Amino acid sequence: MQRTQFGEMACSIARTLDVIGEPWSPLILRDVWVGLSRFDQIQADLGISRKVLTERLNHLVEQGVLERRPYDARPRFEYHLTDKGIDLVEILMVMVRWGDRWLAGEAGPPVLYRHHACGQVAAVDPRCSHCGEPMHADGVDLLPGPGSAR
Amino acid sequence: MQRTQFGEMACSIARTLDVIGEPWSPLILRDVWVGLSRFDQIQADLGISRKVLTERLNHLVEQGVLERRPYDARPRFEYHLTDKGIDLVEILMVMVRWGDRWLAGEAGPPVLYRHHACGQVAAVDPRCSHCGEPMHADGVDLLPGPGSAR
DNA sequence: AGGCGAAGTTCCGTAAGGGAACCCCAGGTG
DNA sequence: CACCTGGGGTTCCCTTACGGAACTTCGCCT
Repeated sequence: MQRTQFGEMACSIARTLDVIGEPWSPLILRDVWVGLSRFDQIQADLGISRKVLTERLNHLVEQGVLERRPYDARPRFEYHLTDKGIDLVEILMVMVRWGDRWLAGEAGPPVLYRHHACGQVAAVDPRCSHCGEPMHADGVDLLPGPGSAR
Repeated sequence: MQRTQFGEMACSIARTLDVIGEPWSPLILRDVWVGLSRFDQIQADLGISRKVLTERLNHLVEQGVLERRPYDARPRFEYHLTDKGIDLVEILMVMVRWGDRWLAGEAGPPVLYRHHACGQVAAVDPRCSHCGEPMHADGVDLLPGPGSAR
């Protein structure tokens, strides 16, 4: 599709989309996150075409968010999140929060998240890394940063 | 492409992707967020094809994250975030945080965010809505929720 | 020796993206 | 009044990517 590459833009959103923006990628990461680590498990869970799953897994491994770990003498692999990938899950959790809030409807959220640290079922709450207060769309100003020239 | 619809899955990530998962959609929302609200502004900024921009804007309006606001006697429109859309920006901010951390490289982040409440340049920090401690991928257990049956 | 199972790979038909040209229409200009 | 202009799309064609199913590979198991 000669799909435009976003990575060249001086924008961290665009660059992030170059890593996980293709169709299925976030769902593949979700599966790996919750413990589905093998090709056929993920394929069966998502109903994704095997060809596309191969492409996505390769890309995610290349980008360093997944690692391929052999689990047999034969060439059999499990996929696991790297540190870079574990950090990505925060994006998924914020997506969950939004979907739970705006799309779950009467039935309520399909999955609940219990926070180890406090033992409570909770959602993720984006806060300012400096003052700890909630940080929302209309609560920030944008300034050019050091990497703005390119 | 008879592309698979994710929305039927009992998963808030999949449902969220049905709203903003198509190529370009997050970047369109970013543009609207930072104040580019007219068709030609967005088209020029992103270099997106006019056809796809039309489709994406229609979809985002249908999904209730953008609203079309006339600004002239002629049929001229500005696009603005609804409350549902303002809430979505938190997803973008977490993407920015990840991109800044893992993809910005030597040059540093292209854009800085100053938090109104405290006046400091800061990033968004995902915390537990219950106890306020950081909430990371390996710090949560998943439980079936009320909307799990479908 | 034959079968199996995981992980890909190949092939084809269809649908989505890219790009450029075209259309519509209300105001402004001469 | 005729014409131009500029925003916001729409249409057309071409290329590419997805979906689905069949096929391949290669060790292990019996």
